[in-house]
Amino acid sequence: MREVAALAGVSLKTVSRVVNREPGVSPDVTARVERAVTQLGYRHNLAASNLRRGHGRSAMVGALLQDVSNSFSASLLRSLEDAARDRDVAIVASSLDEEPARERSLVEGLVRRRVDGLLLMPATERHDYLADDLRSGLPIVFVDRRPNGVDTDSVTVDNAGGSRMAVDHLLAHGHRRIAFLGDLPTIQTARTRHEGFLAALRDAGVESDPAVEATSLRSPDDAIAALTLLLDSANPPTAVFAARNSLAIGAIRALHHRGVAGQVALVGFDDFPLADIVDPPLTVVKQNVAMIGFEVAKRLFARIDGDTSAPQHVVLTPELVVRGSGEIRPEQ
Amino acid sequence: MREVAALAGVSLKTVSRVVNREPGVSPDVTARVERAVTQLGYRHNLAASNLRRGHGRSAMVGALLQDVSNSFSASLLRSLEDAARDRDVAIVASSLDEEPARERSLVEGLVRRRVDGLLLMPATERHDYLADDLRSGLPIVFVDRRPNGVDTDSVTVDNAGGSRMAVDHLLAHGHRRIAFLGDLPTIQTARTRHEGFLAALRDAGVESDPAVEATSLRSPDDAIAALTLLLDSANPPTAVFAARNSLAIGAIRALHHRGVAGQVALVGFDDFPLADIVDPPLTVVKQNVAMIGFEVAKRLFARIDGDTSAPQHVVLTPELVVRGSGEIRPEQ
DNA sequence: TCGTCCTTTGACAACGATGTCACGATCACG
DNA sequence: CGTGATCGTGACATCGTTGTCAAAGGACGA
Repeated sequence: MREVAALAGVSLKTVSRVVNREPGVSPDVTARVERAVTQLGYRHNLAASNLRRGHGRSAMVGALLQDVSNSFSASLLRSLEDAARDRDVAIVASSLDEEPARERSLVEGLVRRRVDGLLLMPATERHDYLADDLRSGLPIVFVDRRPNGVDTDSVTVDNAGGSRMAVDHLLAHGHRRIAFLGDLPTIQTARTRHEGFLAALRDAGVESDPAVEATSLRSPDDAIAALTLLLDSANPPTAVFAARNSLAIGAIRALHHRGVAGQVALVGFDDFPLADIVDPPLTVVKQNVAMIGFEVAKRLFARIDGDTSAPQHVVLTPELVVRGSGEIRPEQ
Repeated sequence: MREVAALAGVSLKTVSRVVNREPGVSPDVTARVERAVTQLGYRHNLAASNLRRGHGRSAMVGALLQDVSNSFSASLLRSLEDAARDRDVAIVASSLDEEPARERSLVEGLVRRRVDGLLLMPATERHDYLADDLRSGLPIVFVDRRPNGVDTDSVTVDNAGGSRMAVDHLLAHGHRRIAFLGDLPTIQTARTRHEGFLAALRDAGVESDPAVEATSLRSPDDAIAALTLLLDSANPPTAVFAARNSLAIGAIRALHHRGVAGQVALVGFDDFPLADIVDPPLTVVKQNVAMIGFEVAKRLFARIDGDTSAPQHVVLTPELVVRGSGEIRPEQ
């Protein structure tokens, strides 16, 4: 900038004015400065500008997701991006992979970078460690999981209710022995879905059997292994509830491997792009990701714009999408 | 920081030393400063630090992808992230949606933010506009598409060769009337795949027919519409080559709608997570996304670390994955 | 006792930019 | 022609840090 000023024969401040399109600079000076800018290839430095100007504003928001390469996280990221675009806010995205330590260090990194806000799909169980940052005014919106130990905005779906829908659907089709495939019980969402599963059975007067419940499944392969074991057991389930999309995918594979794809009912939690053309088409409890993303972005930017009302907890209701796999009846 | 210094009764510089773990500070002073830091909730400001220190380094890299919510882009992003994590480099991610104007403005934004490097899956046709930034030392690695008008690193797959594999495979199974579904011809990748398709037919002495070639398809729905039209025509194709994964998905849907899912052969370009359990399982030309991501990250960080050798153009060879849909023979 | 060296600490300028204010020139008006 | 308002421009301090250099104090040997 110094060089531009020298080349154009003006002061630093005048270059600043031209670069920021401030009014009150004569046309010929503006032209001279602009010529110097292009000639020298000068680029405005946003970091320095923000340092001087805003009190800590960086025009960036952080997005800490479970895994940016899974479709749920990626879609959320995309929704946030669409909302951020209009405001020229950049998004710093990272994956947590359910690792609490990583969440802590990434939050720390984003705070050091002075992001204007944070979208968090937490991997940690307790969130007290965020209290200082929240108190100092950093907007944080939780997504998919509720904050625990601090109070701040969240957007979640009714996971227990969703599980209930799935189970009720299977019960209505005559199933009494329903397998459960779930993720780590330390993950809030996974736990709630399991609880919903158990509650639905209990309310229907059906006895649950831990023998057909597999948890701590992290990947499709885990689900394949677990379900294969169940199918080969003496008293196999007639239906399966897979409480996460990647587990449903594993379940589909396992059913195919065992050649019972059309005979054992399957309902998944969380839709995914091709669920309608797998064989048989997968019945799922669907979370409206676009809606979640929209709500998250709305809350986050409202806070950034100074909304200081009490924290809101938006809970969206999932929806059962009937496609075929969940309507298979048990063999007589 | 000023407040911390005051509370601890030391100078600014000493606080700086403690915060940066510089040697030569006595233990009791260190302790006093650290107490003040936690007491005041002081957070180190990376932007200011980088401003003073590095000559423009920001510990961020930009990733401009086609669409962070599609599986190809998302996986690339994830690979980059894994490489960046060790170095405490943050990733600023954005989607271009094949809009040249957006590419330009986002690049501008990232340059203003002084990112240390750029991963670019370009939406523009010519890239001369990057010359200034490249000359001034900004590392840019192109992915999926080659730079045009400037010379800088790139990692691509052999798209023409991939198309050829697909077509040869279909020809070998007896097909002579093969439909082509492709994206906008303005997209380099899409164009090259189409050229590979035509070349493979020509080399086999099979006459191509523009009547069964549909381009400028942007979405699965476009592919459904186009393929449905072809299937309903007087002389329908016996096989389909869908030159992008979302178009293959549309094709599968169209084949199902028309009830010919097991009768018309289909090969897709680019694998996706569930291609093995759709009905029939989809034969694809697969790009090894993890490998692409790995190569991109390697190039980018090598440049950031000062590698000034001549630009490299890594071309990876795709691979035909046979699953069933591509091995259907034409009806007699 | 004095000079020297080492350790620990602080004063100051600078990174790249902008808000504040003041200055000189121009202009309209009575 | 003097006065005050208006316009265009620049000097300077400052945002939050850190590199440089020097100073204070103690340890040690001669």
